[in-house]
This record gives sequence, C-alpha cells and structure tokens, in this order.
Amino acid sequence: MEYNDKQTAIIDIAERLFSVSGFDGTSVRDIANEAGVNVAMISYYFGSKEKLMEAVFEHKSNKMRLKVENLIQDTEMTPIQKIYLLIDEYVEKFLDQKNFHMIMMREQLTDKRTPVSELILELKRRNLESVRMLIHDGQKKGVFKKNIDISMMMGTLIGTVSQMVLSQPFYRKVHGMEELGEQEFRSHIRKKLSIHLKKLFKALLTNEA
Amino acid sequence: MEYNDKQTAIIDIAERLFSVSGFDGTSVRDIANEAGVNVAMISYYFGSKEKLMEAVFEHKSNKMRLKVENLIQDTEMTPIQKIYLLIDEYVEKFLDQKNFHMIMMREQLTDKRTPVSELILELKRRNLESVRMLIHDGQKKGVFKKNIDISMMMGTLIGTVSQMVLSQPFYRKVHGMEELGEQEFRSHIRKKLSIHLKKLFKALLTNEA
Amino acid sequence: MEYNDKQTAIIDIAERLFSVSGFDGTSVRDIANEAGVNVAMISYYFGSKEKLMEAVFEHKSNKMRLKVENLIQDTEMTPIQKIYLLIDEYVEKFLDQKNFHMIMMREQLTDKRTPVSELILELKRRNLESVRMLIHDGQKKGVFKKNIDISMMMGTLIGTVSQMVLSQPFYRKVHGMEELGEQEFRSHIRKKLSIHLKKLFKALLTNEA
Amino acid sequence: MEYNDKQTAIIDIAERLFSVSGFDGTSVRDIANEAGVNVAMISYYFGSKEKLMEAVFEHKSNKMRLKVENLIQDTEMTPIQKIYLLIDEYVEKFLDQKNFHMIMMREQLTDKRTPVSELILELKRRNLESVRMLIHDGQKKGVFKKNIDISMMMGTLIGTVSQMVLSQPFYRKVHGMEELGEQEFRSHIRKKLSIHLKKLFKALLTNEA
DNA sequence: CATGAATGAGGATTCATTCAT
DNA sequence: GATGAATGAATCCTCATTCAT
Repeated sequence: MEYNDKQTAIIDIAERLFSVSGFDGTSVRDIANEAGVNVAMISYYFGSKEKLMEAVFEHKSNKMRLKVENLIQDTEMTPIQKIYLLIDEYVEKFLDQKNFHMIMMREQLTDKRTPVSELILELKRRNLESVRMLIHDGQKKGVFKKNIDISMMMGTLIGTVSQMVLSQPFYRKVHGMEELGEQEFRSHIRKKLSIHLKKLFKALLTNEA
Repeated sequence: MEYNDKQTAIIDIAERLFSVSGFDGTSVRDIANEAGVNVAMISYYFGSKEKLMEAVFEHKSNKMRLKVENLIQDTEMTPIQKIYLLIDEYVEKFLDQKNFHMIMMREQLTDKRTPVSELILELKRRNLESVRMLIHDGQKKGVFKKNIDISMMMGTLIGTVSQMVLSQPFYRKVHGMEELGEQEFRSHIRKKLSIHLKKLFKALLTNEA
Repeated sequence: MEYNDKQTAIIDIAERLFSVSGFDGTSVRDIANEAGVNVAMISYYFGSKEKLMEAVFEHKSNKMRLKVENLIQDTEMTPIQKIYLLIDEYVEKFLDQKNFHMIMMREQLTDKRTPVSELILELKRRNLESVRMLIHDGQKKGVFKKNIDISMMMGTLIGTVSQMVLSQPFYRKVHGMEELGEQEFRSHIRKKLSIHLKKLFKALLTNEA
Repeated sequence: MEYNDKQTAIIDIAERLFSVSGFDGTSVRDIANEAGVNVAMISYYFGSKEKLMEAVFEHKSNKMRLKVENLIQDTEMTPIQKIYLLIDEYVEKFLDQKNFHMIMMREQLTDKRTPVSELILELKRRNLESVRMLIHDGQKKGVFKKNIDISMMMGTLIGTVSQMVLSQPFYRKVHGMEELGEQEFRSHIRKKLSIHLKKLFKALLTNEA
C-alpha cells in the first residue's frame, strides 16, 4: 500500500490516539481534528475506522519486525553475543515504537478475533521462530543449555520490556524522575533494561557464573 | 463500602466485561443485561459508569494485594524460600484474578489520570515496598547480592506473568493446546511460570550456581 | 404485538410518509418530528427504521385482509353476487387504505427480499386462495365458465384499482375534478370502479350478455 | 438533447438502478461505478442526480409513446382489430420497457410535483387522446357501445399490465415458474395478457357475445 | 474536457444518564 | 427504593456536489 502525505499523517495520529485512548475511546472526529482534515476523509481514505486501524497496523508493524535473519548465519559472533544483540534490538524497538507496542498490547487484551489480532499472532510467530533458530544454533554449538523453555524466555523478554513501558509513570515516581525529559528517561530505561535482561539471559542460557 | 447482592453481581459482571472489551467497549446496557437488572440501576447504584469502574477496582483490588507482611517477620524460612513463596503468590494471584489483572493493564495503557489509575499506582507502590523489604532482609542476612535492581526485577516478575496471560491464545496455538480446558491450561502455565521465575530470581539474587 | 398510543402515532405517521416518499426518501427524523418525539424513540421503540417498516406493515396489513371466508359458506347469495361483494370489498379496502396500498406497490417494485416483501407475498397468496375458492364454487354450481384465468382476473382487479389510485392526479385533471375534496373524489372513483369492474367480471365469469 | 456514448451508458444504467432501487435508494456512486466513470461525471454531465433522472425519462419516454397515430386513419382494419393492435402494443411496450415502466409507477407513487411527474402526466394525456380517438372512431362506425368509460378502460389496460409486471415474483411462485428464464416468462405473460385483455375489451366495447 | 480529491450536510443508531412514577 | 420511559449528545458512515487541476 502506498499512502500519500495526508494519509500518513492520519495514520501517525491514529497510532498515537489509539495507543493512549484505545480504539473505542478514540473517535474518528478526534483523529480528523488533530489531522486537520474533514471527518469524512477517514472513511474516504481508509473505508472505515476499523480499516484505518488495520492500515495503522500494516504501516507500522514492519518497524517491529526483528532484523535477526542475517544474525543467524553470522559466523563471527558467538551465540551469546547474538542473543545480546537480539535483546538490544527488542528493547530498542519497543521503546522506540512505544505507541505501536501499546496498541499491540491493548489488542491482545481483547478476545475479539479481528484482522489486526491475526496480524499480531503472525508477527509474534515470526519473531518467535527467529529466536528459536538462534537458540538452537547456540545449543548445537554446545554453549547453550539443553533444556530451555523458549516460550517462557520470550515471555520474560517481551514482558519485562512491556512492563517497563507500561509502568513508566510509576517508575518515574518511585525513582524521582518525574521531571526528566522523555528522551533522557527512555535512554535511562534502555540501559537498565539491557543490562538486566542480558544478565537474566546469560543465566538462563549458559552455564557460566 | 458495603454492597448488596445485586450490586456485587453488577461488579462481578462489570469486571469481566471491562476486562475483555475495555471500558469504552462495554456499554452499561451490556452490563445491565447480563446482570439482569435495569439499565438505570448502574447510575442509581454507582452514580455513573466511571464510578462503577472505581467500585470494581476498589472491590477487587484487595484480592491482588500480596500477603507478605507476616512473611518478613518469619524466622523459619530462608530469604530465598520467601522469595519463592512471593513468586508463587504473584503467579497465583495474576492467573486467578486474570480479569482484574487485565483491567489493570488496560488502565495503565491510558495516560488519563483517573481515580482508578491513582489506585493502581498506590497498589503497585505498596507491593513494591513489601518486596523491597524482603530483598533487604535477604541482603542483610548476606544471602542476596548487594546490587539488585528491584524495579527491573519486579518488571520481570510482573511482566513475565502478564505476558503469559496476554499471549495465552498464542501460547496455546504454538504448543498445540488449543483444545485444553481453561483450568488445565492455567495449571500448566502456573507450573511453567513458577519454575521459570524461580530460576531467574535465584540467578538474580544469589551467587549460587 | 401491543402498541401504546405514541407507538401507534409513530406507525401512522410512518405509514403516511413511507407511502408518499418511500422508505429511503423518509428519514427517521422526518417521522420523529411529525410525531413530536425524539429521534432516538424510533430505535428505542422499534429497534430500527427497517423494523419500524415491518411494524407498520404488520399493524396495517390485517386491514387489507379480505373478509371473504364466511362468504364462501353463505348459501343465500349467488356466486356472482359474492363476486360483486368481493369487488366492492377490494375497491373499498384499496381506496380506504390508500397509503398502505402504496407502500405495498412500492415494496413490490424493488427486487430486495425483505421480511416485508415476504409478508406481501403471503398476503397476496392468502387473498388469491379465497378468490379461487369463490370461483370454484361458482364453477361447481355451473354459473361460472370453466376456463377462467384467475391470475389474470386478479391482475385486472388489483391492477385497475391500483391504477386509479396511482393516476388520481391525472384523472382529476382530465375530468376537471382538481378542486374536488378527497372524500368526494374517493366516493366518485369508488362508484365508477365498482360499476366498471362488475361489468368486466360478469363478462369474464358468466355466459350472460 | 444529444448524448454521447458515455452519457447514454450512464442513462441506461441509471434507468435500471432507479427502476429496482428507486431514486433515493440509488446513489450516484452506484451509477458511476457500474458505468465505469468518475462520480463527478454525473454532476458534470447532467448537472445533478435529479437532472439525470429527467434525462433518463426524457431519453426513454418516447419508447413508451404508442404508435397509433396512423392506425386511426387506416381504413382496412376494423375498429376492434385496431383495439387489439393497441392492446398488443401496450403489452409489448410495458413488458419491453419494464424498467422505465417501473420508474413511472414509482414516480406516480410520490406526491411531489417534479418535472418528471409533469412529463408523465403529459405522456399519459397523449396516450389517452390516441385511444379516445380510436374509441370514438369505432363508436361513429356503430360497432362500439355508446357509453364507454374510457378512463376506467385505460385503468384496466395499464393497471392489468402493470400488475403483472409488479407481481411477477408472485406469479412465478404460484405457477411454479420460478426457474423459467426471463425471456420465456415474458413471452408467456405476453400471450396470457393479450388474450385476457382482448376478451375484456371485446366485452367492454362491443355487443357481441 | 474531464477527474481525483475533498467536504458539509445529513443519514441511522447507540450511548449514559435523568426523571416521573 | 427501584425502574421504565425518554432524551440529547455523540457515534460512524454515506451522500451529492464542488473545485482545483
């Protein structure tokens, strides 16, 4: 799909509003007003509010797709280095695409089977597959443990990052960072998450102390 | 607050509907219909839909409050045993109070400052404090490491459990458990989570292999 | 179905508006305004505009059902007298229930299969059956011809009346009756139709000159 | 008015859509889509949707004009033969121009005085005049009765044909002709109508048995 | 000459809430 | 104390039409 500037602007705004107010909590008027376009434009461009949501998803989801395909073939890096890269990739992506990530979380909270929820499942399936190959590679090379619960491990990876995104206001309050700029805070969290998760994964995957 | 049977029924149903359809996605008519009461009852009993949400929260939140206060004074158990108990408590609570947990997640996704979101912050603050005391106790006794990022650790605890709740359909699909009953599945996840998280926390907190 | 006064008022107004402006040409606002009720009442009372149409039909259609059942058993009247009574019944009904009749015509003009169109078919089927019995009775008694095309005959009966209802403005113009009151005009047409149709049916059914 | 090919195509499609869905039930987009032209074309070519309707009418109405002018002067045919020809002409035209005929009926159902309804009145007036001359000719020659209600007679002619067009689905159902092709069915109805109407008119107009 | 983009007006319906009973 | 009836506001979407290109 090719979108023109106005359409892209609508998608951007919709992403933000959907992420903070939810699909039902966001009216097409809200979106149209913020985008400075007529309400009818949403239907005109995307067909319906629902379809707009799909467009948001389709347009943003590729930014959430991990770039790990070539990581697998790489022979220079050790398996654990690859995992570390993967972690940083996840952390980066989730913090960067916070709005989209929130939409995904919200969508998973409903039990409705929508086209979007199908896309989420597919996205997760693909990401899981990439990780699985990385792990198996490490196991074949004998540097990773044999019995690894990959689903749980992924739950911890995604869950921990999600949780930090979700509890951002709480974290700021507890750590007295209420006045910190968004960029600085994100940078802070990124480092903390990276260190924390690498520690966890090292313990999970390897036998080293 | 004292609620009569009808009010409690409304709260129960509201919890469930809010959890799966969201606040905006649930109409007071839906709630009233399922509860078998008149639509006007919601406004009459609770003042407004918003207030009903607060009532749901207030009425259910104590079930999510950890029972760890006396754990701290306990002298029979080792710190790591206490942590293990804490983990099981969390896992148990989140899986048991899945609906309420989903409401909490959803509420944290919005940036609106509502009375409910304030209650969530308070709930999290209190739970964090309990854990912090447990950790400090273990550190004082020399069995836990010194530098522990409790926020990240809690992020992993809550995040991992949340993630498993959230991605339940995905997990079932990947593991061929689509036909498994809710109880059996919950039991399965509970065990997996317990083992996984204990392993993680042991690695995070102690120096043992 | 039991309707209260306000509902009946809405149905009456809807019947009139649907008959002159058509279903699509009548907005629920038009109806609500004329009935002096809130727009939401239409949905509240009838569920939807479509359902209102069905209510109109269901509520009015029995007035269009011919009362000929007992006519068949009557032994005092001759078959041709019965037919004459039938004709008058038809003419009366169609002129009296002009609005409803117009709705029926309009509905038959569309090729959509709606619940209403099904009801129309059923109504026509039932009326046809009554007439068929009358005719067969006359044939059995030897006063009616053997080969009678009942479908065509009914087409002429209903069609002629319909046409006169339809071309009322034209008729008035041609006959210089533009200023005649509705009641007077209806009375005039009724007589003309009665005479005309009886003449036709006598020719169609009997061998007399 | 001269119309180019694209305009004619639009008119053809508009005629069909108006006939089955009505004026209000047909959107200019429907027409434009089926015609494979831009939506703006309708306004551009015809000024408005309303004007398009007028164009449809003006462009098609001459096909509904009876060709009886020269029939009157003909000296070879008897008056009743001329009437028979007239009947066949009517039946033919109405069945052939079914769509246009339906539009006319629909238009007569509304009480709005539009340019189109004026055209209809004019068309009917002209047709009536032709028939009146035929009848008078027969009366002058002494083969037709004196007192003939021409308006009613025309009501029967047009009404019967209209009714058969209108109740086509009903007729098919009753006579088990649901699977019959449109052409075959039309041919069947044409013959039936022709026979039926000629019988009626003979009785109405002449003194013969 | 033709059209894609855009829009204001209006469509039906659902919403949470109120109020008289 | 409880509720059925009612409603104004807001929902999304479709409409016929216009206008710059």
